[in-house]
Parts: sequence; structure tokens; C-alpha cells
Amino acid sequence: MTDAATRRVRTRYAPSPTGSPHVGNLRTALFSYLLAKRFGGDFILRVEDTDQTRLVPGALNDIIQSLRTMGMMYDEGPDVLSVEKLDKEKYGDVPSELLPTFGGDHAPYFQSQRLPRYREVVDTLLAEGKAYYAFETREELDAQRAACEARKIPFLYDRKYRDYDMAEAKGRVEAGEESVVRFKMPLTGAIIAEDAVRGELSWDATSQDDFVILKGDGYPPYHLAAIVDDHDMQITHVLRGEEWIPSYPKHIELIRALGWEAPVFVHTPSILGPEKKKLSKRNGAQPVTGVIFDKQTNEPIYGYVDYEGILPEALLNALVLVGWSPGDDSEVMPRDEIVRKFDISGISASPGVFDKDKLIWMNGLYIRELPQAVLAQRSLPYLKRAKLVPESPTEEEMAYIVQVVALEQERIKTLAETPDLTEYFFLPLPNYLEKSADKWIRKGTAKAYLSNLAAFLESYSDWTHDGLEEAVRQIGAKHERERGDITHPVRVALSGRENGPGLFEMMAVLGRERVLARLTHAVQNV
RNA sequence: GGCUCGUUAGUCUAGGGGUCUAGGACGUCUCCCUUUCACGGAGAAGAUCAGGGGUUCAAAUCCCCUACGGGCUACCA
Repeated sequence: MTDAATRRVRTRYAPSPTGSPHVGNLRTALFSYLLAKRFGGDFILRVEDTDQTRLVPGALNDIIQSLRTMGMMYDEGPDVLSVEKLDKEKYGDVPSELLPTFGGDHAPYFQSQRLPRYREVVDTLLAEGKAYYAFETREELDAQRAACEARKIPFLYDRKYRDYDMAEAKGRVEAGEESVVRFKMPLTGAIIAEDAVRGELSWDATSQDDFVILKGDGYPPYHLAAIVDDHDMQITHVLRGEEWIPSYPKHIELIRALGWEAPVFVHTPSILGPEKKKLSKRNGAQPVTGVIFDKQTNEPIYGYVDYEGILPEALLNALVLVGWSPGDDSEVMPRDEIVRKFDISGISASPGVFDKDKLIWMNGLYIRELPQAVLAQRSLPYLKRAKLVPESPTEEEMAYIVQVVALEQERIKTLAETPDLTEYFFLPLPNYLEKSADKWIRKGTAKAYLSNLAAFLESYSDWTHDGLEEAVRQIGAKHERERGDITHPVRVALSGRENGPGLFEMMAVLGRERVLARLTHAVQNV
């Protein structure tokens, strides 16, 4: 058994802070997180910020925020101190409450803060004749590429400096000439590497070229940095999107040249948008950042807009099912069950479309399982945003909110639709749907019935579900009404619409004052 | 164009040579429950397992070809 198989499992999520994560990114993070947790190992967040020109302020915050929201906080990664050192102009700020005070033993976790180490590795490669300086300018390279494209032949770097005299090269570098360092890839033969879900992958060496491992600006590109860090941070399993497969031969050759042991590589299938294209911001992938709730009080801590009112636990459950299956028919699984069942063998090789409908269905399932008070707390940001409830509800107002939300619980599919579903409970008077008013209030003898009911209810004492049902049915019967003819006019008068919770529990929650006011209003003004 | 990965119903998936006349879930439709909607329950439609060749007594499952789709093809990640 190899060392890697017996070592403590350590996985990593290594995003580049060039944008907010979307479900595709997050799913890769999730798989990494789950694998680590499955085997009691460590999940590491490493920030791949070697391209300083593409940094997007706020991206870092969103990356950390989304991990927190999803309950997959890293065991090692950026901490308060390392984030403080960052240029806020370029990275944006991250609230320190979001960050651990101590990042871990393998700091720094920002590649931009690890430059000396990369330089060291590059120097070793240079000294061993496994890499070389190259002096083409970007413009020259671009011209070569363009020429190849024009002739419709594949462009590969021509390795002009591969055998260039090292002393001479060093002289030019020391003289201040701009240069890059390139890695000597094998010239012939097959490059074979193992992928944990696809098996053996193979490339012909002639399809590869000598890629850059140190850029002109002194930063390493991904290929070098990731390999060095994965080694230094003792990563045992690299889970990354399948878009990395083409550069896998570069990585494996680098690892071999350095004499290191390779981690297990797991290329996860892409998540596709509805157009069957890989998910990206361009085809409608929305960033996943979320409302974060305090564990004790369930109060929202950060006012983020989340993934369309989706509960993190539902998103996690729905997401894990794209590209992974436990092997049996289970789908709705609490997080600890997912952790228990997660394994590389269940990861599929084929890309999948993320099914929004199924997510929403699953979210409804999770919402129905929420205790009423928790559901109310989680709906609160949405209700506040819609200005239906005050910024700081009193205890009494909160109690009403809980009752209201509880009535709609089985109808709520996403938190975002809570305001629409419940607005008539909070508005002074409901917004009457024309169609519903025409059908149930303005037609026939409905108004006489409603006005009679209002009069009766004014002095009615049994203001409970059963009591109210008794009262309404009694008055309804007097007007020779049956079934829907009894309830619908009342329902529309009270809520302005035809659909909603059971009429009598609705009346009980609304209370006498609101009920009478609305009945009267419906008779007189609708 | 080159390289590379993939291909089971609209979607996510199970299955890895015989038990597959292909199982589950979302979505769709029908019915039941019911004061409405929803929930819940029962059922239905929907897949020649991309196509074609092999291998085998036997293939969704193994091999090859083709088609289609994705990805990569930077001093981006």
C-alpha cells in the first residue's frame, strides 16, 4: 500500500478569486469537503491568486461566505492575519468574524504569499536541467500562434531555448532581460496518468509542449503553483473539474520531475447549464452566497441574497446528487448520511445538467421539516425586504409572523416566495385579484352573505378553528350555500385570492379585528 | 483544426456480461383526499440503454468505428 493510501486524507478547494462561486464550483468544493469528512480528514481552502491582473474585489469574501453558508467551512485556510495583509483595493474586504484566527500549519494559503517557495522549486528544476529560461516576448509568441492559426495547424511552442546555454541564459536574465522559465516535457513516448473515476488517461508526448512555470512577473502559473502547494500541503486527493484533464500531463510530469508522490487525481464531471454548456456566469450561473444564520438564535448575521431562497441544506443535498450517487436509490439524505455514504466510487464521469425543478422540490421538502419558529426566522429577511414586517419586530409581532408562516409552510417552495404567499396577513387590506373578486364577491348574493356573516361574527365568541367553522357554515347554510360557495367568498374577502391555507385557521390567525374589517371592506368597496 | 473526456426517458441517476420484458427520483398527466391551493396517497405516459460493427451460448454492461455533445488548445485558472 502506498503512503497516500494510508495517510490522513487531506483535500482542498482551490478557487481563484476572480468571481463569485456558482454551483459548479461549489459542487467541486462539496465533493472535496465530503471526501475529507468521510475519512475524518482535513479540508483546505487555498486561494489561487497568481494572476494578479484578474482579481475581482469581493470574490474572496463570496468564496468564504459560500463555504460558511453551506456548512463546509475549511479546516485550514485564510485567517484574519493573512487576509489583513491583502490589498483591499484588489481583493475587497472579508469580515473578520468569517475568518478563523489561526489558518493552519501550512500557511500561507494565498499563493501570492508563497512566491519564494515557487522560486525555490523552479531553481531546483533549472539546476537539474529540467527547466530552462526562454526569451520570447508575448508579442512574438502571439505572432507565432496567429501564424499557426492562419495555416490551420496546431500551435506548440517551438522549444527554441530548450538547449540554450545555461550560463548565457543566466547572463541575459541578470542583465535584466525579461524571461520566463519553461519546463522540459518529454519529447517522445506516451504520458500516462491515472484518474480515479476514468481509469488510465494517456497522451502522446508530441502533443505537449514546454509550458511556462515561471512568468515574467515572477509569479508562477497555476500548473506549477498548484503542484507545489498540493505537495507542500500534503494533499492526498485532488478533486477538480474535468476541464483540467487536458493539463493533467503537465502536472504529472512536473510531479515526476520533482520526484514527488502524486496525490490521487479525481476529475469531477462538469455541471452543465440548461444549454448543455459548462456552467459559467455567461450562461446564467448565479453566484451562491447566502444568508448566514447564527447557530443559536437563528438570526441572520449577514444580509446576503442567497440562491433564490434555497436552504443551504437543500442545496447541498440537491448538489451532491449531480455527478454522485450513493449507489442505491436514496436521494433525500441528511448531511451526516451523505458524509457517511460519500465515496469516490460513486462519482460519475459524465457531465450533468443541474435540475432546478428538483432543487426546488427538495427545498420544499426541507422547508416542511423546519420547526415553525426556524422557518419564520429564515423567512424574515425576505419579509423585511418586501417591507411586510418591521425591521425589528416586537415579540408580539414575531409571534404573529410565526403563526402566519406556519400556515403557509407546506406551500412554500423557496423562501423567496414567502412574501407573496403571506402578504395579505401583513397588509392593512389584501390586494384583491380582479378575477377572484369578480367570481366570488361581485357575483350573485355574495355581498349579502358576507355582510350577514360580518354581523354575526361581530359578537361571536368562539374564535377558534372549530368555532369559526361552525359559525361560517351556519351563516352559509342560511343563505342556502354549499361547499365552495360557503368558503370561497369569505376566503377572497379576507385574502384577496382563491388559494391559501385552510379558511378557518386563516381566520383564527388573522383575528377578529382584521376579519371584520376585511369583510366590511369587501362588501362596501370591492 | 489538433488533443481529450463523455453518451441509460425532457432532467438527475441505478446498473459493470445472464435475475433488465432496464429500477428510483424530478418534471408531465390522471384519479383519490379536501372549503381552495398545497401536502399526502394511488396510477399512467415517457428509454429500440446515441448508431453500426465485433467478442460471447448470452451485451445497457467488454472491444472497435462513426455520430453527437463537452472541455482544453495563454507568461488565465
